[in-house]
Amino acid sequence: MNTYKTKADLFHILSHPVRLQILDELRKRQACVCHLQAVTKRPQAYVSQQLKILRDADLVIDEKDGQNVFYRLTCDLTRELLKETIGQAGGPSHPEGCTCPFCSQEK
Amino acid sequence: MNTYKTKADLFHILSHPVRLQILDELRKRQACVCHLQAVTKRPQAYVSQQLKILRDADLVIDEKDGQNVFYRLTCDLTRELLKETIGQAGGPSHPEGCTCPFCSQEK
DNA sequence: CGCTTATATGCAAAAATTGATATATAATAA
DNA sequence: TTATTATATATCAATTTTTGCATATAAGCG
Repeated sequence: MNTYKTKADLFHILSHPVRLQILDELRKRQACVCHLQAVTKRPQAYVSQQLKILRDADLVIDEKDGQNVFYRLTCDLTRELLKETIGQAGGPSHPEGCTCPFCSQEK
Repeated sequence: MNTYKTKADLFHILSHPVRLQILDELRKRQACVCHLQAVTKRPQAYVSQQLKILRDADLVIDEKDGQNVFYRLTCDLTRELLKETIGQAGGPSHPEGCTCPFCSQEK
């Protein structure tokens, strides 16, 4: 179905600062939960909750690798909407205190 | 300011089926409240309240003409976002039972 | 076990929705 | 002209529903 409700639901997912920040970060590259924790400076449970919402809406997909779970964007529409509102995606970030594979390796 | 909060607030305005429908209709051409009432099939007070929200967010602007108040879109970003999600704007609609100037004249 | 991630529960705050009422303009009768 | 009625729109108040976020706990992997 392609109702206004459906479209509104998508916008609803995006209408949250932390979810938006998470999506913006994932737009740069995939990331594990602890990385997103460091980026958003929020408790782990909180980040996981938001990720569940994004997962349920099929905006992100998760893939387990050892003890880490990596998330990435699934949908091009999301990228377009982020581009329209936030602008071009930035480069990978290395937030203070993140010990994820990417951050340890590249810093 | 250009924080995630600011962007999220915009998405929040859009995250509502009736507001979305109103914006989609205004994208075709300006419209008075009674027209939007007929299009959305909602009580007048309800439509007015949604219009107030859209006004406060500077997404629409109102102009009084006699007893009618005409609303139109103000913002190009809104048009872009609607286009990305809903697609191209359709032609003017003439909902059943609307007695607004446009609908009376053209039908 | 320690580390990372996911889920469950609770509650205050905010938002959606509905109903009643107020205001302003126009049309019409006296 | 004034008084009255109808129409269009806005605002207020009350209620229900949803969200945001914290705390506690569970589950899976090395």
